[in-house]
Amino acid sequence: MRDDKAGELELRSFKGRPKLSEEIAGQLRQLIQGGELMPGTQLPTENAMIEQFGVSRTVVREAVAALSADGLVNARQGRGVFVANDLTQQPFRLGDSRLSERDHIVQIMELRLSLEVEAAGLAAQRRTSEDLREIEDAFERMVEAQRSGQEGAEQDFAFHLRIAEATQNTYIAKFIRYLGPFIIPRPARRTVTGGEREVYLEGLTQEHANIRDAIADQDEAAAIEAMRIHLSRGLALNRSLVQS
Amino acid sequence: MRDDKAGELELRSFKGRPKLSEEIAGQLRQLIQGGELMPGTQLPTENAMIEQFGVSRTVVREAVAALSADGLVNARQGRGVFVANDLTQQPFRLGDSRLSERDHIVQIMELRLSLEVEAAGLAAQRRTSEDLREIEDAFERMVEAQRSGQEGAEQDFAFHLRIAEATQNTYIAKFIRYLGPFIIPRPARRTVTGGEREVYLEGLTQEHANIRDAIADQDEAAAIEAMRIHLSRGLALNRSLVQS
DNA sequence: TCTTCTCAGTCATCATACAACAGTTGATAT
DNA sequence: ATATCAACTGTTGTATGATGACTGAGAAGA
Repeated sequence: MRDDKAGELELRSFKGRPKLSEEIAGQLRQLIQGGELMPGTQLPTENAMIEQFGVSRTVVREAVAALSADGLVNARQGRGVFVANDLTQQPFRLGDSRLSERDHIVQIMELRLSLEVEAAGLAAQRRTSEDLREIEDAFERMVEAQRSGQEGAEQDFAFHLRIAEATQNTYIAKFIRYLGPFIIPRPARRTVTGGEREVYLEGLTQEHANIRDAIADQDEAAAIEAMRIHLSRGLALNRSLVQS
Repeated sequence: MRDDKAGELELRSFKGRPKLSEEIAGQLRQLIQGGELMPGTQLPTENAMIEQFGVSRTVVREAVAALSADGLVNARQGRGVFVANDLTQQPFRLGDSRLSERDHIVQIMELRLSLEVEAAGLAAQRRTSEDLREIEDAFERMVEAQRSGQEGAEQDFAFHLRIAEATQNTYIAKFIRYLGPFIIPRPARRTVTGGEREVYLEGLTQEHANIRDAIADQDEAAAIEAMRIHLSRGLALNRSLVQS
């Protein structure tokens, strides 16, 4: 498999050049996930792959390094490279999907809602007084930011994240934190103006306050309900907005 | 007599010698995630890092390749290596945490519960007749497996996954699928025997049937409730079991 | 039988060289 | 004076040879 003149008119997205090492890594990834290389089996040795793919050791090694970083294989000095027998380590990523921008946002929001509704309930059960204090602080900072005319999206997210941390469940908090960047930097801004903005913000603040109070009261059902109402409204808003 | 029992325990929790490239990759990762290298900024050139870390170019390049595979940086030939402007691409992984085995299981289960409860509601709203048919099939396969004495954990998960897919939300389904390996291969088996097992399985089947029926009736509230009951019981079971 | 040694195979690292690409500079032609 | 282009510098990408470190198994020795 010599180089097959891949340079002609490949799909030249803005990204452009498909590095050889990425090419090889992709092929190996396909072999593994396609089941042709079962967990525990040994990959061809470096020299074998050098011949098989017709590339240099540099390329092969960088490809293996990439797979190894994903936990898909692990290399053992003096023995060889083996497919991980515990594929549970391969990471989870959102976004390499062929959804429209609208579906993308809506689905992320639904995912977020599912998690946060229950998280609010857990937080209400388990929040420490320290948690409560920080949640209230985050609430104040959010209100302050919005009052001073800022977007407040970051403070909004910080409020939600603090609630997730109050669940005492590190995985839930970690996942919410992971979801953050997918939610915050939405450039599609709803440019509400003047009085309309006031009304909108007031409703938003009330929803947030309801959540905060339910958690303060350690009222699980109320916290779940308040969070569901809050996120459902945001979801409906997004659904209609991006529709146009 | 060469029974191919290469089932080695891959318990290499502490790899005696962390590879140099992984070491460097870790340091760079810390610099980036710690905010010392802002998105868009250029990393030191390869030669600079060679000096700075006192390693060879091979090591530096493999470290960068690993980060690049995670989407943390992207290298451009002739220009340099840059911190990704959209850190939203860095993957999510569970497990590299220092939780006890018990907390690990319980927290994963809680994460799963949060998602699946809401997913059941969405599935009830949106399931197609095709979805329903497959959910019912999965249910039958699960019952059949358990009746024939098998564990049935895989069929159980397949049932839940099929419900997640009925939400029509690819991200939710994808995440449930990701969670699968963390749930299924629990070796900590509760060796219930004889009649006790019968009773346990009967209750389990009834819970599953309730979920299935609620989804069939497109009754959102009932589906949520049934799923919550089902997973809460499983969670409580896990909590007490691993306690000992 | 048991221990020790040797050896071939493999990945890990180092070093060097060249190719491909991007940006800058400066000479040249008009 | 301006435009064009060639050369130069610095960067990542790829190729290659050499050496070290580690593993497993068989050979050699007691």
